Amino acid sequence: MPELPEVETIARLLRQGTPSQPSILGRQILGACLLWARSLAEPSREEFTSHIKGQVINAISRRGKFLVFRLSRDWLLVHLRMSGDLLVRPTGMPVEQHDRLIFDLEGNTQLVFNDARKFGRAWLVQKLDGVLGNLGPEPLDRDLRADDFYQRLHACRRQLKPLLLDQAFLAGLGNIYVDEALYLACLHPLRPSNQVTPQQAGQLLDATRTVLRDAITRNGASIDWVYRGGDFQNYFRVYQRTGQPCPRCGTPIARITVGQRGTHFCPHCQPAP
DNA sequence: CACGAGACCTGTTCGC
DNA sequence: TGCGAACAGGTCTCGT
Repeated sequence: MPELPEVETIARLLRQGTPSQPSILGRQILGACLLWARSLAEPSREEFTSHIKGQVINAISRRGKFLVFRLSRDWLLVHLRMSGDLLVRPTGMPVEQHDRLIFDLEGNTQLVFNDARKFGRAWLVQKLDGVLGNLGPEPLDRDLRADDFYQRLHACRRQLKPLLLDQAFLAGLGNIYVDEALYLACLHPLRPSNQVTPQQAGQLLDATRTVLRDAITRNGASIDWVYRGGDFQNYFRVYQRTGQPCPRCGTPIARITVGQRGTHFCPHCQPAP
């Protein structure tokens, strides 16, 4: 599920609460229950449960696709990978099918990490660098300038699609938003990154930001049974629109496989390299 | 260095 | 209706 806009939306909901669910900001963690051992990356189960007890959730933010919880002493990091979600529930509700990690908070509230495919992970660390240190820049960060972006594209010669999916190149993009950004920028997913002109690099950065901002405004994209809440899926231009007309020129959207990921593009607007 | 395949997992959808 | 195959928002590791 979650790419940058969905993780951003979840962070905001946890911070602000919703009409039906309270904010968890400022609450103390009374204890944690790990239901699937591999959902915890580090430290050990014993250290985790003993260290987290009593800490207060002082801030909630996002870095790339990671949720970042500033606790009294440590950092709690959560990566939702393909099917993870974070839910707030009243204490005493039955454990649900794919619950992997449950935090009991003060005020009869639980924070629940639910993850059908078990790919998601949580970390409790004292320093962020070990987990987040290899992430590239945030695409929405204004400090990332078009000429920097151009330089980064020309620092290697990789196909644009796998490069934009590489979290060390840019943090937060996933399969949906890479396809959508390349479409908006009229760039073919297989184009070598060092063949992009300065103008195209600027267009790609602008397109990426436009797609991400639109998706955040719509609370992200909900697909199938996994993530609910957003409606950006109704505004996809190419993703999962194979065979349907390109919104710009009417040419049927094509689907190829790149790095084992389904890749959608307009063969007319995004000419082959 | 760049790319592809396989692994980690479960659930849904599609074709026969 | 049943059943196997293909596919799914991500990332890591290994081999070439």
